[in-house]
Amino acid sequence: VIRDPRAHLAELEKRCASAGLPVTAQRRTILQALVTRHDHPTAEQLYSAVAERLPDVSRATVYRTLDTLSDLGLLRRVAHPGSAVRFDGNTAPHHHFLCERCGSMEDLPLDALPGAADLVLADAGERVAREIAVSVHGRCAACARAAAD
Amino acid sequence: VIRDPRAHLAELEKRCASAGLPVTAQRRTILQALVTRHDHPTAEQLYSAVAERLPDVSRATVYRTLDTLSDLGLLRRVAHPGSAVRFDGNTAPHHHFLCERCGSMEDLPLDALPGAADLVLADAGERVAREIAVSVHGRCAACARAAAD
DNA sequence: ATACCTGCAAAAACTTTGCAATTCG
DNA sequence: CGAATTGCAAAGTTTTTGCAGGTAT
Repeated sequence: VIRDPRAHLAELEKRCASAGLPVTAQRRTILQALVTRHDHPTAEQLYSAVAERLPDVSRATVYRTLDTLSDLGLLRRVAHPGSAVRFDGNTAPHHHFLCERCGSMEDLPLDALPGAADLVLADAGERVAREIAVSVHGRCAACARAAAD
Repeated sequence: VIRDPRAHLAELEKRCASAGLPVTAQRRTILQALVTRHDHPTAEQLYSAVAERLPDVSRATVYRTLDTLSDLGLLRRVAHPGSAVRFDGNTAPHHHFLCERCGSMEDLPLDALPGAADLVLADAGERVAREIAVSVHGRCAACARAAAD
């Protein structure tokens, strides 16, 4: 999976324009920091990455910007069993792999789980299902090697 | 889905004995508080529930006990996009429904998603897959009604 | 008896908010 | 120029840790 930050930055311009919001250096830098990585970083990890380019950026800006970009549909908060929220810059449909040992989270391409697209919620009752997410839990490559001793 | 707390408490006795750990009132009460509900409470919610029976219990004990019970395999931390960790007392295989509006999380029985049991991770590489979890995202019954205005 | 647990209090980690100064369009 | 954003500092949440005293086996 290769991601071109330029396409994401173009989307940022477009959606900010539609919403009447300014495109700031912080928004560009934070979005770029997120989409150029394939793990699912916490706000703190993004803060560290962004601080290398914008040394005066504050954590408050990182948190607020992540909310804004999420409202604009440019990124998503993802479910994680850990004690800090994780973010995903990949807005295309895909699955996740969660390592139970180190807590890391990786993207899985759609075709890694044949049949997942056919899942349908039977007997939804009054619930409205919008999306079905599949995540595989186990050991990531590094932790599988470590466990082999 | 009906759960008998007695069976869970018996498991607690057994696993503590195997591990050489004492069975305390706090461990019994916290486990019982969790397994008798079908939402996926935070540590704070469990603290409130437990405090009704053990008024002097501390949050630190709730956090530590949840870790211990998780190590014993009596409950699980579940993935949630919110900013506090959630716990699940249902250790049998099942799926989850996550409401995008109110953040609530409900159990779904296995047969709510026919085909989910057949999913297999293709091309796992060095990863070791242990379990495949499916979660449906959308609006819970209460929020679907609210949205209808 | 002894190893483990608990409560308390303090600290650490994570996230949000108010406000004055700045930046974008 | 005006509206929205940013950094700072402070406050609010959530989670962890050290330690003295208590409890289960």
